[in-house]
Amino acid sequence: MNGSGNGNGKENGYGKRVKVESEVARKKIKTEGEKKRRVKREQKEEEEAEEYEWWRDQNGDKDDTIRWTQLEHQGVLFPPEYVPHGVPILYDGEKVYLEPEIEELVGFFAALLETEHGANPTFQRNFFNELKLLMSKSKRKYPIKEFSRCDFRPMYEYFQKQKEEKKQMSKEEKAALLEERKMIEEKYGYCILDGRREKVGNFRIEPPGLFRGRGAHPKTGCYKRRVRAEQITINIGKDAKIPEPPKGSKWGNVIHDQTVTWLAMWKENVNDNTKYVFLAAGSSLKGQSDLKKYEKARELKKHIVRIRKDYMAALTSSDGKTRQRATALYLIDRFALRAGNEKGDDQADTVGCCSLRYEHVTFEDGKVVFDFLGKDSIRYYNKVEVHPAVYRNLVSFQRAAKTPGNLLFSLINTVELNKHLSSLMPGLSAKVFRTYNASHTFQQELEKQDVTPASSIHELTLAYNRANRQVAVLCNHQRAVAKNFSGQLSKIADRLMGLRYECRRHIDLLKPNLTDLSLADRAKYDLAPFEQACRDDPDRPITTEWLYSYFADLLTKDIERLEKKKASDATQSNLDSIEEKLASLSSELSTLNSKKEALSSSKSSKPYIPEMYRLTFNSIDKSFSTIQRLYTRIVATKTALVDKDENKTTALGTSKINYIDPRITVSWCKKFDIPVEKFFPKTLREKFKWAMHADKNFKF
DNA sequence: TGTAAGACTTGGAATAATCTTC
DNA sequence: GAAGATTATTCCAAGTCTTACA
Repeated sequence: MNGSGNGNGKENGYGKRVKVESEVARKKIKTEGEKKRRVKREQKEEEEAEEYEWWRDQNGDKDDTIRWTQLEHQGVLFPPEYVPHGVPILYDGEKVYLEPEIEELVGFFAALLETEHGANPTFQRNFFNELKLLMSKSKRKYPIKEFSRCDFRPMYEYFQKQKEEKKQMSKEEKAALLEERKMIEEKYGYCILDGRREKVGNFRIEPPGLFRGRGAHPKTGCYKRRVRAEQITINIGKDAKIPEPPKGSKWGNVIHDQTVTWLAMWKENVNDNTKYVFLAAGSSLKGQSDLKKYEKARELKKHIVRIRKDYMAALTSSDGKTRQRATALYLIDRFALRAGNEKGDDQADTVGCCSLRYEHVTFEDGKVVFDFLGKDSIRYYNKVEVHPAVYRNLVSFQRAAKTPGNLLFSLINTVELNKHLSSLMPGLSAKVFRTYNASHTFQQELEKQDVTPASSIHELTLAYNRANRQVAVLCNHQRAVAKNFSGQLSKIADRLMGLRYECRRHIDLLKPNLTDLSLADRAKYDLAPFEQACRDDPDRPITTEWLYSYFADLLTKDIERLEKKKASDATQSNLDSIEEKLASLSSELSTLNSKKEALSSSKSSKPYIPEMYRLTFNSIDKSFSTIQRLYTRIVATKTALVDKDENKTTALGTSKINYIDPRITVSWCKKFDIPVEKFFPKTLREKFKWAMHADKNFKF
């Protein structure tokens, strides 16, 4: 099952590269040991799961409109009924108690008080309209008239308290909850599909709440109502036992449609969208379409030269429609834009290629600037150089559009575009370009990376993530910057400075002891790479001031540790020695602080180093191995820092899950003797089971 | 030929689980 | 062993694209 080449004989879950060193590494060994056990456990689970290797008997001419012949499942799981809490809200400062149905709705809003939704005027307005509607239907008279006079804080605080209590739950309570979850998953989480047990994805019916539309969605904040069995259609095998609906209710419909893959379906009330219960990503049905998707993208590889030639030629066609289509294709292919279907007024105003409007394109310094909101209202901003014919076309399309609000590609739409594409290659549509370009780019970028099978695991990971990042940038996969990101970054940078300083100190200590060695012996202790590694970062040089805070920090932490020890496990016999140590640490701290204060007045060059942190030379070997160990940590911290910074606003997951052919990753891992677990967590290994057998020479 | 419905993939955020650091 | 950070997973919104129907 595991195709990564890290057989059981290897030292640990990450192959043979992790150097195990004494003392400092001891803790690491413990956690790595745990990790190793976990990975092994997972691998065992994966191996044990009875495997139907559908990818082994794929035959192309099978009738693929029938998706299953046998389907048995347990239906869906409903969220628990509402339990009123009786906490009021304030209106003009006066308590207002609400009847359960209204309290539930108000609770949905109160819970979001401190979020962006809660602060969004559209969200507030839609919610309040729903509330007024509900109140108007009630027999009770409520004084509530204006949103601005409501205070939802008592309810909000009640929820916060509940959250806190949940956190404080005892181990036993948590375990019981987990047990219950497992039992539910055991019941609803699996189905029988053509004689095999397969995992179901979202068997839980979505609970009621306020619709959380993204971006400027006009319906955000509307009441998403509780779904009842009567609204649900169950799709199940003819011979299968129909699952029991909740007591006193019945399913809206039960059908036996073998041409679709969903198990249950209902209509959601806010946007009138259909919601489905599908199988999990790791199921054979999903796996088959995944494989098909990537094979289609690989098929495009064979046609891409011809297709590009075709649309490049069409850029200068005398027919306006042809010119628009060619230009749109150029953008979809070059910049991985989405097709851009038309959207209604009751949705957020977002666009893709075909729905680009006058205002989304500008021209600067001979370049084209795209600036629009794409899927999920994520901004797409790109200033790019394009082929002169494309530039001319875009200028003329914009001129024809005349004013903002009008379509740039006024003569074409996605249906037509895709029709044209499928005439160039069967099954080709606009989204295939995204898959093709993502996978192709990834493979190319991976090849460009400066790594060899001898590179460290850190370097290989960084290389992989860099290639992944190129794809994520191409596809414009963004994420919000984590809160306190800069704080986290400077924390790592600070740690790096400390490591560099310690490494340099040890080098300075060792160096004089090497002078008496023979030339050959001295070569054994080459310090050059380490000296290079601990050179200062020009942006953050090690100053005397920094050194004082560095040592003060060490002292403070040591003091805290000792205080804790004293409070928790001091016995009569060690109490004295703890007190003694504490006293000397505290006195060093005050010395240090006074030296630091004096720093500005006296320009003393040599910083004061507290007694306990001064180094003493022991032996060449010991000293050298300490330096090696510090060096390893410096390199690891440095790469982590670069990786983190580069990942600030880019989300790598989406492209990994949806666009990059997993066989590229598998084959790369095999080539570099690195476990695939490093890049695919459990669920992805499950999803990409079909790709795990890829050979190390696989080419997309 | 246009429009709507339906089925499926793609996507970021929220939440849960795990790891790291102190 | 607790807190905070990181990573994995779940949730459900928002796309794409095909088909049905008028």
